Amino acid sequence: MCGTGHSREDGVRIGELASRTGVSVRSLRYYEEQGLLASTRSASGQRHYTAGEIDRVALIQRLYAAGLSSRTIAELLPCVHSPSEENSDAAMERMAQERDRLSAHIADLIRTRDTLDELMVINRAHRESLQMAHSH
Amino acid sequence: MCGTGHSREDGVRIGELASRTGVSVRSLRYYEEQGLLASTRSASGQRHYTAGEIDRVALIQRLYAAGLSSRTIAELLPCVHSPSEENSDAAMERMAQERDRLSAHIADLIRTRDTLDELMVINRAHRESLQMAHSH
DNA sequence: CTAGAACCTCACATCCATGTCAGAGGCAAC
DNA sequence: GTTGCCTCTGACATGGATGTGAGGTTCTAG
Repeated sequence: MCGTGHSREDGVRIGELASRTGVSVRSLRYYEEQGLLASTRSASGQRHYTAGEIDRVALIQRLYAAGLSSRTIAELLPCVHSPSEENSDAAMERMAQERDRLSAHIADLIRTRDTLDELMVINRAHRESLQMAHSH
Repeated sequence: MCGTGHSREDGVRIGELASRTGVSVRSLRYYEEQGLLASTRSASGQRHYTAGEIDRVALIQRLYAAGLSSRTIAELLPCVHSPSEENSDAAMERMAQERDRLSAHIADLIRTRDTLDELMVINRAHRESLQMAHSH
């Protein structure tokens, strides 16, 4: 009577997760292959995801964008979702390490942006001087 | 009497430039192939670089690190070194565009760093609570 | 002159997240 | 049933900066 068929909390399929997160189906399967993302399988083998996986995918994307490799992300994620002594131990260190690397990278990018700004200022100056010379 | 042989300003060879900039010889040749770097050739075909090229290589590296492609860098560099009306015209726009992209990327990275910080805080909290429970 | 280091070109290899395609099966609607 | 869309696995392709090696020339030190 009310449509979609699965009324219980058995989660969404991969296409749905893809469109919700903006990540391609291909990439979601890849994440699973790399151990970044878990899925429960239906009897016929189709992947099902819970609402929590949406946030997880978002986090994965952010970490990718920050330059972490899938291997590194795989090291950090378990620490995120089940903070026990075991994984915390080494993962915390890597986490701090990646944080520092990221921080350094940000500083570097800011310096590069400043350089670009300077170049643009210089160029504008040249431009104006040319225009002046033109309309002497 | 004073060593190196070439007393005039005929510049350094590629190995020297590589060690001065920390960029591999392979990459320097690649930069030239992409039109990012100029070199004068000796009679026998060996590349010679002037002191200015050192800075240029450094800038190229910075732009690469900022996520620009060699094609984009190639568009910007002429504008940097010879700011005439022609190249300024389109290149300035691209420059502003890349600057904005970079700015957005920086903001994104900062948010990701904050996320990492939060995760570390949470983890530390879990850790301490575990330790407390352990030494009840 | 000669040995070794540096250089040349050309070309193929690597990494890694994604894209893309093929062939097969699952699921809902008509 | 059949049509159409979604999903599955597996495999090959892509792009871009860089590594690496072969085969040959050039430079420099002894």
